[in-house]
Amino acid sequence: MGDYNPQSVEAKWQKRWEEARVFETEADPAKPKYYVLEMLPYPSGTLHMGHMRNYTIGDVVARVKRMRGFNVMHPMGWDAFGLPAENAAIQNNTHPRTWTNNNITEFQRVLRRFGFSYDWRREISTCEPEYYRWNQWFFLRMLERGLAYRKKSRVNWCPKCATVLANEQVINGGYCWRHEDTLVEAREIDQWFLKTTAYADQLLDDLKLLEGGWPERVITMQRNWIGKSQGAFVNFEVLNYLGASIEVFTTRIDTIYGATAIILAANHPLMPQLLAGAPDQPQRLQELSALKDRIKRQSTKAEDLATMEKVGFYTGRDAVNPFNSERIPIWAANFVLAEYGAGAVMCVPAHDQRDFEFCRKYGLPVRVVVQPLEGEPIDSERMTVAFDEHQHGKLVNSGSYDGLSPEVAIERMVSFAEERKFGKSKTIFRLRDWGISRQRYWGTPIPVVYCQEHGVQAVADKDLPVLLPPNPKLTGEGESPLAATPEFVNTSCPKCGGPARRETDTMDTFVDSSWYFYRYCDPRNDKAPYDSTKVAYWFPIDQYIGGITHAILHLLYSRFWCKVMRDLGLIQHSEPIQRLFTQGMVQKGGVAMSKSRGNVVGAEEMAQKYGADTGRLYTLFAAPPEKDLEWSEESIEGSWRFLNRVFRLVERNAERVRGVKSGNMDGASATEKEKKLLRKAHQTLRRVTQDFETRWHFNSAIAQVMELVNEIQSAEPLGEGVRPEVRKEVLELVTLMLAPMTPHIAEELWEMLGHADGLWTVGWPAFKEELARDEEVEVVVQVNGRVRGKVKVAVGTGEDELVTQAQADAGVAGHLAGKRVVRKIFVPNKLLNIVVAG
RNA sequence: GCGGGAGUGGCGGAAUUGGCAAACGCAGUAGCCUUAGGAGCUACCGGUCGAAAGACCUUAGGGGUUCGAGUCCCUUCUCCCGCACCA
Repeated sequence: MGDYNPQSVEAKWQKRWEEARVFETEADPAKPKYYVLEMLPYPSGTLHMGHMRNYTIGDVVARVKRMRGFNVMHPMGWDAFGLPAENAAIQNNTHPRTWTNNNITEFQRVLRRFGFSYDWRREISTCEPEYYRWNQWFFLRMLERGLAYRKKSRVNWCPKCATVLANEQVINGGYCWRHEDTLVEAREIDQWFLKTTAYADQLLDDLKLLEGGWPERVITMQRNWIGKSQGAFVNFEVLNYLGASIEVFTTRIDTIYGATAIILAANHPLMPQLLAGAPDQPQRLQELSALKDRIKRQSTKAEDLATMEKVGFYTGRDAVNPFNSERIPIWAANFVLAEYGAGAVMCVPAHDQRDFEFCRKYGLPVRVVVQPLEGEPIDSERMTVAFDEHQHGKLVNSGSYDGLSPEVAIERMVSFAEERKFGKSKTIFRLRDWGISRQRYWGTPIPVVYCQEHGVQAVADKDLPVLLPPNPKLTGEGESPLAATPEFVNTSCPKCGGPARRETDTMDTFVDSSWYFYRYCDPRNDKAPYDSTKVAYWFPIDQYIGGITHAILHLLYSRFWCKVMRDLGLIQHSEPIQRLFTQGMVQKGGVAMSKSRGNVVGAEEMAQKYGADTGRLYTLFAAPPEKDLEWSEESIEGSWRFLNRVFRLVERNAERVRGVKSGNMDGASATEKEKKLLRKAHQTLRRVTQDFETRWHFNSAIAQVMELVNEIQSAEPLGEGVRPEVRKEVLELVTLMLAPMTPHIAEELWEMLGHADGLWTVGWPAFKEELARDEEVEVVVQVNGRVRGKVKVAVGTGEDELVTQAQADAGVAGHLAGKRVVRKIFVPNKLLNIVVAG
């Protein structure tokens, strides 16, 4: 008798599952569905235990739901486009497809080795034309609806490579990754955008639908990213400059009487004109270029923005406050962002921390215009948002608005501004449109052509997919790789048949992952991205599991895509993902596993050494799933030992138990030992069921099972006082509870216990109510908060009866003798506290 | 700065609704078994005092509510994550 052999056990059962097609599913309206999904991996490098943790959690959920009778869809696929493939291809002089497909083959092999319950028939790979043609199809639908458009936009440009760099290729705060001494430049080129801002309101409002199902912090991150601000644009006329005015955006128009300056971003479009006629022009131009320079440098190191000094200069121009006709100076400063709002603000130092700092530094006046309703009035010497202005404030120094609350003032001032046509109410968002153009080869070609006659022309649906040319010249230098492939570029105009050039940019890979989970429902469809009836059955995704790193972009784009598809009439729902779970990272040495750090624990070597089940068990046991997990080679031994212990336990008992039928214990004839064991088993089952269903505390579920196994072992030799059918029931329960977590060894144990049919044919066991709870419990009796003894009471015993019993107990009675009972607190199953006088 | 989360033994972590803190495991100590063990088994394993029984202390610090607080409230500190001069 010795260790079990995980390699052979695991291979054996994986083969059986495959032969029996256990994990293949079809839409079946007669059965309740459950769609559980883990974020699809980018197939690069090796699968490490971080991946495995993600998939193990998903697999446990899938297996539990299956045992519970759900029709479970649990698919897997590959996020196969991306820059690393292109880099690897250049480096190894191979094709990105070769590199990618090799990795996929490797990933498949390792995933299969872990026995994850995927329906492999549904596997997709986003780099296949069968998939990416639908990216193109969706793009064309968006183009038709004005949701895709082209505009000039900034890219990172390395002058040495003469190529566009992705953000991750810009290192050390602004240098090229291949030329570490070369500063990356900004260039403006035409790029394609998807109009995510058209859905800004819905993306924000529908977050409500996700409450309860998504982690609070992910919802918050999304909300902040969308960044809705309710405010107003207000025009300030520029003095001595007929016709020109400066537009500012403010959420606090009620403080406009406190504005003591207008501040523009350095590259505000009106800046050159303003300076043109201003006094001391040469000096101001110098100041402007110094400021721009500074901004350029500061944007590279974003960490210490908080402490960054506010710098600016007076433009020499003044503006007029449209409310009180006051003349105020126009400044430029580094803390006003050109891209947000109007690129200009009114500076209200008394009621804004930034404005306050700025004005103190440059000696601009501070005027308080909102005072607390009660208590000490505030003064211009200290910054002032010390009270809740909206709740407890009233306006002062604000002409006819004096005495109003900020809310009312905002309302009236906006109306006034609109009436006089110098301002308007406006809601703005921080969210930007999604730039999808990438100057890369290994991505989805954007399906448009440029005709000399007819300009931008969409490729016709019938001509999809626009295929990537099979043999690109990849150098990592020069223009986009597709531009260097004439047979790809040169084409004809769909409208006139004349010469035309294809778009040579490819799509951001986030496009691929924005809708892939729909494709799983109908992965081989060549008429449409998917059949809507199939999607209607499976969607929404009941449980999505992945890393927090994708909390913003991937999920936001997916939500956007869903709404677009809904508006195209393909689906009915507005949110694709009902529940989201973000698991913690697997770390080693306190940092995430990564190739560059050299701390990767490969899944493969893990499976070699201990087997997949041990790896699965350990990742579930070592920490609750939402927390980061520090990998420990020492600790994993414990999981290995435990599985061996269970194996030997069943092995020892298999012979006796095989022929008998479990679970028919006659309560009356059960021995004490049997009762104790059964009770423990069913109590464990009750708690484990709860842990699986509601709390996902797999670590404590495992601890419970370990405790049960310890108890069974300490009751050994089981031969004495425990009949085979009782023994069998207990061992079966252990096996069933382990089944979702360590499925291979569980199948093996199940077979050893005499079951010919696979464990997959068995449902989740129901605990026996009468056994799962204690019929008699020990209650601790306290007198005046001090433990005075213990009494056994039947469940359901009332308070008074209990005191009688307690008094009957010699120890307790002694403490109660002759004293008046002031108060009794009875905590069922736990404790009785008696408070006595004196 | 704003938002979110967390602080429990040497370590990972348990502790339904407030009810015997430290379950389960790792590491460690002692012993048994073994030709051997990196296998298995038994016992111990938060701190102080004690030979022991036991007593007292202990969930980042301080205060509060309660018969009773790791858990609830106030407060201070520390750490992690996200956003970051968003007007």
